[in-house]
Amino acid sequence: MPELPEVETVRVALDRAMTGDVIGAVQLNRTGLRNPFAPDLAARMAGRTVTGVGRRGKYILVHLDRGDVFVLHLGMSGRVLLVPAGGDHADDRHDHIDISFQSGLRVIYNDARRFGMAFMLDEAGLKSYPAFATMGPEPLGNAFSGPVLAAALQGRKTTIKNALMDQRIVAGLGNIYVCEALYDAGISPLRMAATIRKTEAEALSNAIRAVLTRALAAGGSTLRDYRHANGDLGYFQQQLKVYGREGAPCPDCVCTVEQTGGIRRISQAGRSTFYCPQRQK
DNA sequence: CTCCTGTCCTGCCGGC
DNA sequence: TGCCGGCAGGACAGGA
Repeated sequence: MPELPEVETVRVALDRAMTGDVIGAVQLNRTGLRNPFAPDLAARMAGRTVTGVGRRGKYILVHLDRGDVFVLHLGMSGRVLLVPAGGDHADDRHDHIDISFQSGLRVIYNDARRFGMAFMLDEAGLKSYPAFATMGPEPLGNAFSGPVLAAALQGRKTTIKNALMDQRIVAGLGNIYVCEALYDAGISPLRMAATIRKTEAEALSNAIRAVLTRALAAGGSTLRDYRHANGDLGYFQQQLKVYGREGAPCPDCVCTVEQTGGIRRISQAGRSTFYCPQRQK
């Protein structure tokens, strides 16, 4: 799925396109995604004005009038297509939600694997929804820092890789940016989280911010199944240093492929981890 | 509690 | 070329 930079890119596009517009009809093309749609989902959205589009972690929050929030999570393969008034759109079998606005804008949620989520919450529900109630700080916000990260890692009986994938430690990271941040910080993904020293947590928090900021500037990274809300591809994947580069030379250190076999790929918690065993200790 | 494994679903890529 | 196994950026349930 899209991680924080990709989700943020979609959020910005949606905010620009939808804010101030009024939802007309909402067409649901199936009974649900990861979870069944609430029976009143479409009816509850119709006629509402979008007051702004926010984000928490990897969740997009479409704020509506009267305090309701339409929550959208892109899962692994979710895309949002914006079809301007009068624009064409060829139907796709994976178009699951089709929102028409009074302006003529259409916002289509397309998700081949259907791991995404779409549901409504009110203000109270937003606070109590489990994923939000336990979610860690936004890595690009003021609440995130080396000391905050160090504290969150204390007592964790898992590897730093798995800890950073945990949205309760820090919000918005996924497999790609965890691998990249650990590489930039020179920390092995195999290290136990609780052994990360303060100086390392500082370096790691800085690396997380830096890589997310660079990806955001590039408009979000893209693998084969992600597109921007506006249909443009992102290019940050060309800047990835370790993710998906098994066997390639480590770009930032003097080790050679002959010595180390290049960037290594291992499996942690059922997911691929890419790292340089020479540079990351 | 915390941690780990398996699972949801389709598409795509590489190997044979 | 065609088929098939493996793998994919996430989240969560359920079991240890």
